[in-house]
Amino acid sequence: MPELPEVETVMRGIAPALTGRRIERAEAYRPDLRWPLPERFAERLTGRTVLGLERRSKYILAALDDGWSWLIHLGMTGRFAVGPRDNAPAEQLGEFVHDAGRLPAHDHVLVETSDHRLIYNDVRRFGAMDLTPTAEASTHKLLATLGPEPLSDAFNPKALGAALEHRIVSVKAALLDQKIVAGLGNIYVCEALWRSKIHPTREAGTLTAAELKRLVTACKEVLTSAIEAGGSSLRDYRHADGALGYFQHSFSVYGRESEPCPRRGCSGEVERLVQGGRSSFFCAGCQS
DNA sequence: CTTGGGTCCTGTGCGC
DNA sequence: TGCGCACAGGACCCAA
Repeated sequence: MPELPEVETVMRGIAPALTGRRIERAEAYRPDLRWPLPERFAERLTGRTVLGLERRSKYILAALDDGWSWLIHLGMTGRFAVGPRDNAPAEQLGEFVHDAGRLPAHDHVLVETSDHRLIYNDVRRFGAMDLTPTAEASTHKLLATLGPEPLSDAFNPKALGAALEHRIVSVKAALLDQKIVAGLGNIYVCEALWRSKIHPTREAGTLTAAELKRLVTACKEVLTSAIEAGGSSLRDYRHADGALGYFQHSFSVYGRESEPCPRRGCSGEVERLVQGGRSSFFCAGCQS
């Protein structure tokens, strides 16, 4: 669900409503998401101007004008509804029209600027928010151990090879490890492995130089392609409900168990296996 | 240090 | 019709 491309898309979607704007009102409807929100969270957002937004791995950082940054993680189901600000109460906005007076299910945080209203909604509440000094954001507990950004030059075959050297975990598990590369989740790992023709159960330390090169390229390609798809989906992101959704993106193998392998010239079939409690989708015909 | 398993959370979809 | 359960999965925590 929200992996790096989706987080990038959400960030681009909320940026126009936040960048350079003053937060005139903020509310937290519960004291915690996955973890407790910081003390006086809503009060500390109120009155702040957002200097800019950036993404690190699957996290969004909104730099505020008081030297602090608002850290956001979407977890599994976190999303923002963005709409124009008006005089209607928050609970009457867009899709959140609902029965008299009751707070819409799973709406947890509200932020209003001079002309926009954002509502953070998170059904499974695996998301997180925190406040961290901007200058030391990279040392925040959630960010400190992250590996390189997959779309940066720091993520390259040589560096990946060094990180995987002698590792006996599967390459699937290794790519999900955010310390090795930061931002991939189950879906894009499956896609990148298929694209690079590497079997998900391969021991990470056994990848050849050629495979490492293919894998790095494949990771960058699947992420870039998904970000582009997300960007095009942003154009009409404010349909009926203003929800910044996770665009419908078609995958080559993810969720396609028993379907023919889409690789040209491959007559294999997509299979599913469970690794570490997570489904891996792959084609035994062309991935080794 | 590495690795694997458990946990959180709630909605959906399936079999019986 | 309704119940129980597997599943989705990011990232922490802990045990071996």
